[in-house]
Amino acid sequence: MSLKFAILGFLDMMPLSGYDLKKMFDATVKFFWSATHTQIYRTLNQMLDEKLVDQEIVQQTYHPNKKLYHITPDGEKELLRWLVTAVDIPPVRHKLLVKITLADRIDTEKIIDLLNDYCGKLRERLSLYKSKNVHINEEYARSEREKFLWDAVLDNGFASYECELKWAEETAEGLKKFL
Amino acid sequence: MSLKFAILGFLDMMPLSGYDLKKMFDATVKFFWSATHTQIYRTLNQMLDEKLVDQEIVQQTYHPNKKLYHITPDGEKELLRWLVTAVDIPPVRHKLLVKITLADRIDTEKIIDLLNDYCGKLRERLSLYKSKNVHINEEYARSEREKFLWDAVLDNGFASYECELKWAEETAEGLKKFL
DNA sequence: CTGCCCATGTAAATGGTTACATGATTGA
DNA sequence: TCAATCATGTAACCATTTACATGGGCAG
Repeated sequence: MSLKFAILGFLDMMPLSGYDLKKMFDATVKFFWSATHTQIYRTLNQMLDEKLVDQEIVQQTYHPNKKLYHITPDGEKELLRWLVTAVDIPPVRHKLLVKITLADRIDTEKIIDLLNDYCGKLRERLSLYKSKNVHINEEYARSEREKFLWDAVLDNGFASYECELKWAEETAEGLKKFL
Repeated sequence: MSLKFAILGFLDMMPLSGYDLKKMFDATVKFFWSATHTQIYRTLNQMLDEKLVDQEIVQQTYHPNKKLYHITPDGEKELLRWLVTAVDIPPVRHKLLVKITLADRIDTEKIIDLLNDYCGKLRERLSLYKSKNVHINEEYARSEREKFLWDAVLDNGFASYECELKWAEETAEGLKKFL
């Protein structure tokens, strides 16, 4: 379970509550590793049992109390071990490619619609990428190297969405000869 | 559940057993929609209940009997409806990007190792793509349009792995200044 | 006064992987 | 004789999503 390690990674930067972690996920790794609050709370409880984190209850007057989680020495050890182990090519669940593979029964026009709609979603995602994040990296990165790494992660998203967009545009264009 | 519709799509081409379906998945959509035999058999039983498929038992002498599944008119209707509905950008679970986001605690050298190993896996996948499939499309496609679609699906895999490889190579190279 | 932010959780369902289980045929 | 192919399935587990549930503070 990688969620456990992603949580450890964030807690390694600073103590956070489940709620904070959810916001962290959404602000950083959402597009390549999403998590719901349900998952986060449950995983934190497991991690407590495994002594990878400690819990500190913070009393608040004008807001509900929060549970701040701290990484333990055991947690740090696990995190460092996980970080250096090699990874496989990420699995994808690409519905559109499945549909195209099986599209013999539908009209060319409909396939083009599918592709055009997909292009629209990709353009939206790309502009979201452009508007956000770039400055955040400069502000929060704790070193030049960290800034380089965070930029690299952004670049990856950017490049892959652009690659996907180019493919979808070309495929829609090419399909026109079958109209 | 898309697995259901992927199965319907294949059964729409010809009647197949669970075993045949598994082979179909592996030969075609494996890299962007994998399925285990467990999943396939389970889903087929659900689909029988929903009357999307019919079962025909085929007696065999030198091999175990097989259960051939046929798509029903209801199944066809469902398939056609599913095929034309728009899709979202596919979700990814990209461990490497998570690690890089959290990599502040590990050596630059180790990060480069991670990236180089990843490059190796991508090159392997790419050469697998080059060696296979290209001829299969020509042989089995039932029309020029279908061949075009299947080629497009191949192109997508190709382009995205190449994009990913380029990114990983450049990132590894760029990291050298922090050694 | 409406709706979002804070902050936590449970329950149920669905989706997916891994391991266990059987047993004949065929080719190296 | 060893491994692969053919062909089916169950059981247990892990991962993920969706819905249900609560309740005060604060801004427009």
